[in-house]
Amino acid sequence: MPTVQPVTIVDVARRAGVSAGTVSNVLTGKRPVAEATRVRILRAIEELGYQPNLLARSLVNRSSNTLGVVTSGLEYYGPSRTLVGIEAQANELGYSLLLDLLHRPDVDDVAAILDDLTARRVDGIIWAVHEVGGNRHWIAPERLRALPPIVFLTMKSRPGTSILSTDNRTGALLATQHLIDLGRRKIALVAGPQDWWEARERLAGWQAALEGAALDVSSRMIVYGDWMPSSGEQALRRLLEAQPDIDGVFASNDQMALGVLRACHFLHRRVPDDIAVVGFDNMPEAEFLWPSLTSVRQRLTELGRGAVQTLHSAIEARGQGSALAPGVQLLTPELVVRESTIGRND
Amino acid sequence: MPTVQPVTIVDVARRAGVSAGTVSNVLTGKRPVAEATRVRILRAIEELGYQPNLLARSLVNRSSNTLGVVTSGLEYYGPSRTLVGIEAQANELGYSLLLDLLHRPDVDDVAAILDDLTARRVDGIIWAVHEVGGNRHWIAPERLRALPPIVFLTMKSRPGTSILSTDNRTGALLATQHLIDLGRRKIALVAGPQDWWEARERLAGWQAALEGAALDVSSRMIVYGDWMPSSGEQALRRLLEAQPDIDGVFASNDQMALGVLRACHFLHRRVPDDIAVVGFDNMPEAEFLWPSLTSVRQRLTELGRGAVQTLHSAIEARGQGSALAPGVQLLTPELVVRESTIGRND
DNA sequence: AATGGCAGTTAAAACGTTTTAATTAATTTT
DNA sequence: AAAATTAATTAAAACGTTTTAACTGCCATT
Repeated sequence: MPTVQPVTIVDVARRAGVSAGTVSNVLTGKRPVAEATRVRILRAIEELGYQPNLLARSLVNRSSNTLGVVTSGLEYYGPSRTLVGIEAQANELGYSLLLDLLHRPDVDDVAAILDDLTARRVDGIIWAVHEVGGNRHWIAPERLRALPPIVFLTMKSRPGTSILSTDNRTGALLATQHLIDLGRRKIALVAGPQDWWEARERLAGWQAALEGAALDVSSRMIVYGDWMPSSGEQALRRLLEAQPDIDGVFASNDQMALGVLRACHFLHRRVPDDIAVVGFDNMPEAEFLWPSLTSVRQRLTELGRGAVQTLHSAIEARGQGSALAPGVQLLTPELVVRESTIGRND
Repeated sequence: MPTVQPVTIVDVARRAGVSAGTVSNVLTGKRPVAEATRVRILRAIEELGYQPNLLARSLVNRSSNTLGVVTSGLEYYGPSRTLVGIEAQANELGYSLLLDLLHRPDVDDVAAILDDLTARRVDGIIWAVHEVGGNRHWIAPERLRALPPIVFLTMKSRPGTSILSTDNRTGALLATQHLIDLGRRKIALVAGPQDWWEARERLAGWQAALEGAALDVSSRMIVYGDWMPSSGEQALRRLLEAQPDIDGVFASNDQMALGVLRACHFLHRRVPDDIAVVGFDNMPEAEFLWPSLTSVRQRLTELGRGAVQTLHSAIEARGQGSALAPGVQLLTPELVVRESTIGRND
């Protein structure tokens, strides 16, 4: 059952009474071809149902029009949303996407993945793996220069690399300042794991805002969670035991904020009357909790799009023998105010 | 700046004092090669930092070891979780993944995507696009037979195709039966859009359970939502206006259940004392709402893995000239019982 | 002592494109 | 009318692999 379809460019050429090169010319449009023969060729293509073999084309072009995307945590909102942006932009620029997932970022074999990607001759790589833990496998610098252009998402700055990220510090500062502006004076932080760069940045933003208002930033006001809701719930219980008069909480992500709200419910603290709560990420559910959750919105799809754009420029640049100046691009997030800080407004 | 790495198999061959064919033999392991020369070749590979060009290999093998994945709604939990399963299984079987996203499933050009996938000579395709709307572009049957093997996820049965799906009907039946077992007698349904196959199946499951207990399944007990939380909230308000004595609700997904819980909160109906609520999907947040949400868990990663396994079998079968019998595989979901039906248990 | 088989190797032919350099035909310039 | 230019086309050489078929030696059969 040869469902395979062996119709090749020379089949088309033969039927159109022309050479393969000419067919290629109308396909790529790189060289002029007489109108009469062009229509003859197009008809032949149509009649035979010819489809070019991109593998062969890539082989001679030394370029596959493909980007490799390495990411992790796709089951969470942030990474998957970013991937959507990456895909959309890649599509618009004519790239296909080769997807690799790190299921356990601290353990998985990065080298093997990079090998496969280069073996498949991707034109560029987007590295969207969260920095987690200290013993995580990193791309060795000497390896880096043997790779195609690469852009890093949400990652600590490294010399010689291109990086895109949300400005986590400013986001946290916006959130905390909002609480201060509402008159809150004892504002606790539910922090993320400090081996994540994002977590450290958000802590720094919280701290900066409070220091600007001369409020308490001592370690009594901080509890560390693990990004998960349950840790947020526990965090608030611990905080309230030690500091019963806390009137504001900034949780470093929405999941932990969820836990905070849950704890408030069972501890009979009214939100926002007794305690105002702000999260970070603006996940889709934030709007529909009770009370709905004030949160910091990252422009995730723009982040993904920006990564592809930067990568595209780098690819073009290298194609012309030059290199693109590496650097850090920060996207400023915005605060979305809801019931958890200003109460019901209906 | 020629960062390109032109080291090819014949470079290796030359350095090892051997022909290209022999190098290929040690690479593929398909034919025996003397131990002495093997080590010589391996050393040459090492020293030159040779990396095989998979494009060239694919060209001659007529197989790219790549699967195309077409999906949509990646920003939601279900599709992204499924993708994780797909990727994991694909990886284990040695496939890479070419990812295509439909951003607007009812509008996007399916033909162009299929063209690109076949042009790139993928070995198989996983079609994980939700069936939505009637005027959505569908893969034309005559096109289907010119494509590589293809597996459909979460889609209505079609003759001659392989399909994997959660058994939505049974899941809905489990959920509703649970409410009945708890003694609830007026059990409403917040249904999904009826142009989705999943939505119709879940309605059928609800109906079957209630009919088994001789309870009211009239249209008064049904409100149709759009999967979003706000529609769930509105739905409950409408239901309670007409039927104030409703004591149980099955929402066709967790998002709408979220809206139902929110409405209950603001309408001062206690959950589960006054109204017991069950959702569908078991999204990560379900566990941490207040009350936590009883829900139906789909085995999403297994769904993804199963799709790849089925596809792999089909590819192997076609490689041997035979075809795999198409069919439908249903994965039975399970009920996760939480506070929204049985109350707080601490 | 011839035959056969086997293990290892290789030269050359694919795979399906694009590109280069050459060739032809048509058109313009002198 | 010859020469020079331009426009289309083509044959052949890439691109980097695998595979086929042929060719060695060498050893074991008879």
